[in-house]
Amino acid sequence: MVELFKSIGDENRLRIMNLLSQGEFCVCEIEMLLEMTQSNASKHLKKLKNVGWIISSKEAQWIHYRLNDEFIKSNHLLYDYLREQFQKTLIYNHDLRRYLKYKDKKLNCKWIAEDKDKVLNLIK
Amino acid sequence: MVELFKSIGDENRLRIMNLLSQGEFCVCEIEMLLEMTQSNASKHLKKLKNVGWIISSKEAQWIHYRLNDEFIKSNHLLYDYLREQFQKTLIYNHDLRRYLKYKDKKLNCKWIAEDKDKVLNLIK
DNA sequence: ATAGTATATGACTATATTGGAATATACAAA
DNA sequence: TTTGTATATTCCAATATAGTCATATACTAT
Repeated sequence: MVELFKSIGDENRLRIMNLLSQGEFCVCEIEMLLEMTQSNASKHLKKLKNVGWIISSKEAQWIHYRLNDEFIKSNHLLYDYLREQFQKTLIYNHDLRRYLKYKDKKLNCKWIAEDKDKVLNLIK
Repeated sequence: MVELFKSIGDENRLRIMNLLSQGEFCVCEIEMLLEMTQSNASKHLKKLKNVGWIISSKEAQWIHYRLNDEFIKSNHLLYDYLREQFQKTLIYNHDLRRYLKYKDKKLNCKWIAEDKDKVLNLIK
């Protein structure tokens, strides 16, 4: 239980959890959307994965992360609490708004690879 | 939210929360039941209080801590999750068993002050 | 095979957290 | 007022954590 709470006792990991509540993301998307360095994003994802919150799958050279449904099921009260708080809190709403723009404009990993800053400006 | 999760991302503070889910305790009781040093118990209580989980009241030279009902109400999903996990986990059950012995034998702060080790042996 | 790209890891620094021992404070009782 | 007791706080050492930069790994495409 301690490790579980530690895993979400960090703003960056909470922001990642908030994104992943919307679906599947590859590392470069998280990196860009949350404006984190690549290694930092990777490390936080690793921590969430170690605890069991999320799982990953490979597609070509990209690694996609998503919530671990089984884990969510067996910790649904906590997850529901998280969702409730995300909805109430500015920064998480802000992150989701960015993500929606990203989706609406049909942007994707390849665009990020080509020109990350441009993509970021398009959704800011 | 980060501070809230940090506050329960510690085994000792979780054990305190588990005890306080049963009622009101003074510091010396927590100290004895969880076999913590006095300063450590005091520090952990302070952290839980700062976040809002618990409140305190003075009675003579003793300070009693208990859950903050308002806070629990506005974070009930999280609290329910905690209760659920406490019930499932050995150490928290163990702590409660000790506390029940303590209560059944009508022990109290004054006995602890008189001979802490003796009280501890009575409930072990 | 080589070059390029996505992600993970390691080395390092800065900062935070925990815990113990000693001390301070607040109160009680004589 | 002095002494004793309950709790809080301060100082310190040990450990943990988060972040950055550089490098390694795994995969792709040529």
